[in-house]
Amino acid sequence: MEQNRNYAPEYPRIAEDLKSAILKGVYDNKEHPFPSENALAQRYGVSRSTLRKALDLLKREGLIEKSQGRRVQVSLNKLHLTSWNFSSFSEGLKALNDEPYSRVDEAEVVEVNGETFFHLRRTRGVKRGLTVQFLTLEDSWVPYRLFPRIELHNFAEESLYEVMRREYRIYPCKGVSTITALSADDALSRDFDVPLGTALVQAKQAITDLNDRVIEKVTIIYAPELEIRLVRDAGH
Amino acid sequence: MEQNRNYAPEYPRIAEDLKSAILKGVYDNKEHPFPSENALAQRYGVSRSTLRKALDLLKREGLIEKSQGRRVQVSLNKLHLTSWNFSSFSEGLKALNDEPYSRVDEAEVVEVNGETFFHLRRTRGVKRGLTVQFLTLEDSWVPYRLFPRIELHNFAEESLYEVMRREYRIYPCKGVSTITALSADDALSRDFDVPLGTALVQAKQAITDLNDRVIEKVTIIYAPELEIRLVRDAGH
DNA sequence: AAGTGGTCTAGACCACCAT
DNA sequence: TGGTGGTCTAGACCACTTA
Repeated sequence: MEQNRNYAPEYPRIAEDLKSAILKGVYDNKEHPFPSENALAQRYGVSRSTLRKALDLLKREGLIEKSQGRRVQVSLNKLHLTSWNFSSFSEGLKALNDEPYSRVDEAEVVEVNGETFFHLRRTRGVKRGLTVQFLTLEDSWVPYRLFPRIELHNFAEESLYEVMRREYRIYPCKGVSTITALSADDALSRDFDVPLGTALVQAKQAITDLNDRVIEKVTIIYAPELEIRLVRDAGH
Repeated sequence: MEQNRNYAPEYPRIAEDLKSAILKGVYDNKEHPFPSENALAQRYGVSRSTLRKALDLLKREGLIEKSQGRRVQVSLNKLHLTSWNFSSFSEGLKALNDEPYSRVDEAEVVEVNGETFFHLRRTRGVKRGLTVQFLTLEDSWVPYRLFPRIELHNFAEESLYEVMRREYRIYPCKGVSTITALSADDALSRDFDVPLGTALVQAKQAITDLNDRVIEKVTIIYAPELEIRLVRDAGH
């Protein structure tokens, strides 16, 4: 039997392909159920083992659910945004068929304690018809020496991580986050359209790159509408 | 060729066995390097594929590190602790030199919509001298058909996951969490000793086992003192 | 060059689920 | 009962590391 040796492994490519189909809404668990493992193995011309490795990746991302005897279920039904990832905010929302909207509240180069930062504050949400529903408030501090002239980009349009990767070849890699809760103050209650004192989730993150350099310190406040879903594998 | 069909899968058992060896300090990456996959497959009398599934579990737990061409490295050096894991609450606190304390508020077998659950509610914290500081409130629903007679254990003393592993051979594997915030009501403000209306973090988690069966649905409310730290690596 | 882990195959049986 | 996913095998080639 011929083997397909490009020597990039096949299964991540298959996973990407299936992922994009899932995000496009090709499968609905009813009229268009997710295909069986055997069918997919045949479609992609690989063995069932290899196909299963691809499904494993999707399972870990929470895009599918498997259980013995039953068909694989796609799980995109709920409004879920794994905000715990490095895909851009916009990418996440596209999957939800919403139009992303970013309002830049502040974008300037400032010096703090002798170090220069690019300070970016954005209120982000989705456009629904004529109104905008705000979903997050993001306050980012980016070390300027790693990203000179980054202020020239318009981050109402572009993704921060995308620019970091494309223009500076610096790749977000790891994040340490601290989750706390806070009560909505006046400005937050206005932005998110919730009563004063509403409990909100706040995440402080330090994002590092492949070399463990801190490339962003960011505080994100989430609107109550936005459920934060974390998928994680067995840990320590 | 004979196959070992007990029909419990072999690989979690192998992983447990290797884990205990690693924790005992049998391997040191120098004089006693971790054995090769082929050697281990032979030792346990399984194919290399099966053995690799066992190693995958250890890798996800952070107990070993693999890279192509090199021997498997055991990695017990770092002690990192996130509250987002499957180690028991007690284990986590021991590392912090605090004495864990659990108050069982409810522990009974109940039927909901024709399905039977073991319902466990615990308030958990640490003893500091004479007083107890409560840190979490955990409300767990465990499917009784998977864990018959589980109510006979005293979960003020024992870890839920430890009992699941030891007595039922069911292994917590993945968790999907939804984070929200809520305002402290009367009971919460009393338990956590915070003002009424204080914003608190709440996590709803579905814990699944190796076969993606849901083995616990749990809601955890965290005291403000308890920072939730998440460490994540980029998936890409 | 030898040995390691990474990927892959073609087949098999089992346990579970829906019909 | 048929189909599904879960597990497993015995063998193969590849890419990387180490000696």
